[in-house]
Amino acid sequence: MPQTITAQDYLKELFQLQQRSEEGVPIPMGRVAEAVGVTPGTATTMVKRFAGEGLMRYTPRRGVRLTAKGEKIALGVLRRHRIVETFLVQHLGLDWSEVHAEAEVLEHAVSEKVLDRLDELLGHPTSDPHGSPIPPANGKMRRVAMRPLSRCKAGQRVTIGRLLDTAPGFLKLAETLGLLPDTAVRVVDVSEEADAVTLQIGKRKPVTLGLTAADKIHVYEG
Amino acid sequence: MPQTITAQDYLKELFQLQQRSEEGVPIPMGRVAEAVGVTPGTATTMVKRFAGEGLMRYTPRRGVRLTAKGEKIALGVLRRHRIVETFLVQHLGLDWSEVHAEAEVLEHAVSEKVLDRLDELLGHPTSDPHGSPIPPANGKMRRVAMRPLSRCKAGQRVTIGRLLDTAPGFLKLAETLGLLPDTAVRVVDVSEEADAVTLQIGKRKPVTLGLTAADKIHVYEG
DNA sequence: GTCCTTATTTTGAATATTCAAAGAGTTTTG
DNA sequence: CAAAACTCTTTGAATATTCAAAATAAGGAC
Repeated sequence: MPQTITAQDYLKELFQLQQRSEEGVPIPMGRVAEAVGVTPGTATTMVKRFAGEGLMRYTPRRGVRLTAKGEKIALGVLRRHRIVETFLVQHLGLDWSEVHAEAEVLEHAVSEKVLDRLDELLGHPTSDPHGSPIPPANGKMRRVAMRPLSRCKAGQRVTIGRLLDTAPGFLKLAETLGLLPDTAVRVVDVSEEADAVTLQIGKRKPVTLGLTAADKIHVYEG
Repeated sequence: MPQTITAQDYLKELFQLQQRSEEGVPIPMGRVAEAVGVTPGTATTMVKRFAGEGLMRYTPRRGVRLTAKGEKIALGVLRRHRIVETFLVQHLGLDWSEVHAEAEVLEHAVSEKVLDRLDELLGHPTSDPHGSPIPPANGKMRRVAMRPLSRCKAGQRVTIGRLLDTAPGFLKLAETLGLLPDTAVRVVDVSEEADAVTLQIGKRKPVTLGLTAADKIHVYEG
């Protein structure tokens, strides 16, 4: 089990892609490639290798899923990443918007022992500065339940997971508004009567969507 | 200038080898290979490459020296390494005898920004837990006049400055004997014939070390 | 000076990872 | 359903780094 950095990256990204897709549906290689930041050809090669090592289950032209073994390792990597992020913000005073890149590198350099000390120093946090849950030392992480924006309450801070419509018009609109997966949004208002949801991304001007559209945007806590 | 991790390791090790050899004398490839932990053939290949990049000056069958440029980079790496070590001991409470290995990995993962914050958090330390000087952010490092215990004379009173071995076993021993940096010791006897040095710390029972071990403990007057 | 020992260099091959570009398979569209 | 548009896979090649083993050079012994 040569736990290379590359393998950890693939596992981590794949895990996160799985989190926001239907249970059991394979992730297409294009998505994996994009998430990891390589060309599709590279992703195919690597995924086949990892499948051979029992970390993933790969079906040509359909996609890939993590095995239980792969998932376990992925959780460990995510734990490292998020604990490091939390430390960088809370103890070194870095800006929460910039710690991701730092953690991306550090997560592969922190030993188990150092990680434990950091965890302790931070008081065993359960979520990182972005609100994402920190997987416990050993064991599964709670499955993040996603729900449509239309069922959120005013004031909640959520992250966009999926866009459940493939119509170009809709996707263009979402892009224009900045409503892309992985974007953190704050629900300003949800009103049945007005048939509308108002959101705010960062410090931008709030945007308003109809409930029908909001139904097709799924979000998760964090 | 692809500043790879490997290059940094070669630079750092070579710098340290130079520190304990005559001024200007090239370091033979065998020493470099051993320090970096590769076979001699590998060291030759790599050193030639780095020489081509202007980081080292290489003379076949004689050895290698850092150029000014290589030295500057080496100092930066050393600075990272030692600040990380200091942090691990002072803030995470790791044992000083085991932080070397951790820092060996982390030194390559810490960004300039994180390094600065750590330095600040630690109050700009000037030496690490092993007594080795931490190079300042930019500029040369002071050349501390120290000599190995093996070259002291009986009767001298000196202070332990640095421990020049990174093996946890050696460091543990030093700790057990009370031979930590900043400790004042009296040299009771130095004998080439017996291959031994005898020391006394305060009013404790004298301890005796072999010359090889005494070579790795550097002291200064006072 | 020739021989032996030891240090160094060269050579050839392997690892892990990557990309670009060509080829094959699906899906969408009219 | 045929053509067009995508997506995915394959192929060939490149990168950086490494080792093992063979070849070579230097320094001493006698």
